[in-house]
Amino acid sequence: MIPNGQSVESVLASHGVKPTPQRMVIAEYLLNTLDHPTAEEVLDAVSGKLPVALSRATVYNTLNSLKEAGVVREVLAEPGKVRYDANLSNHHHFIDVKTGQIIDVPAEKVEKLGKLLDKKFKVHGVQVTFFGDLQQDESEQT
Amino acid sequence: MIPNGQSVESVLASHGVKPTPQRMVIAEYLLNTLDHPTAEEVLDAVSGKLPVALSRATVYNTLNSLKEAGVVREVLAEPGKVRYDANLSNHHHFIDVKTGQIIDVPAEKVEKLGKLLDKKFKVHGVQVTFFGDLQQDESEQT
DNA sequence: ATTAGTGCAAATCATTTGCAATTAG
DNA sequence: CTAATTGCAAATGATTTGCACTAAT
Repeated sequence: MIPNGQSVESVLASHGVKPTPQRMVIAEYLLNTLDHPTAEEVLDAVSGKLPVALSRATVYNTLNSLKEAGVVREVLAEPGKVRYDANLSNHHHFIDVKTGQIIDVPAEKVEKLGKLLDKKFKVHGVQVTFFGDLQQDESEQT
Repeated sequence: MIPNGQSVESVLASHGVKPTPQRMVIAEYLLNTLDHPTAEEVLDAVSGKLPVALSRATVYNTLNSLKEAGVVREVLAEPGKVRYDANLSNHHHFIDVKTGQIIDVPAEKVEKLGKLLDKKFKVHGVQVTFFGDLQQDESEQT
């Protein structure tokens, strides 16, 4: 989601991303949806919103640029495809196993991994993944 | 990891998986490693341990069977490939962003998402993913 | 003019599928 | 004999790459 009041252009600028027309429409789309679209879905959604054609390669290039710049995060929810999330607030995800729908869950809701979500979320499993740096040393494992 | 004392065969049996030679060597490998191998890595590791050839298709078939039967879990850590984890205890993962190394983190260690891991894990980000059923109703979102 | 960004098509990588051959009950 | 499993090769789907073209400093 786009920080209140900020323009798409200023979001890109503040992350050091040069605002080309293609990047603008892609970022605008991502910053204004609650969905977690794939590259293909981004392409479908924004092609036509631009006077010129928008190529698949550019969508992939742009998504990678936005990811590197920290404007979007990758979400690995299903095997074989990457989804993108421009919600920069601290949050997690709930995935409906039936439909594949992905719903943002604010970090505050994840205080205790017990009784944490709304009753409407029947949790079958939780997968917590930490990303970080491992200090190599001689002592034992986790 | 294989439950202490149990044979690979009994693990398969208790999950209703028919023990073919191919499945046996694959399951044995997965149940005895701390790694989180890809299908390709499984193939490399077990081919040669069988009198006959082991085809890629069979590795994929077997991994899917084991997953469906609940003998292994999928781990989505990097885009584009699936890793497999036969540690059936309640745990999460730490991924070293430099090397890609994936380390199991026991669930008890994830009590508070603040000061939770060994000092040697410098956490850059945490991705928590819930899988479950969403009760469809008329009220509002998370 | 130089460099970054784009578009297209071909290439690549992981995974799935079709189908014939093999194995087990 | 019948059904499940396997192997191979071809097909698919997502993503990347090579390279010529365009836009912007």
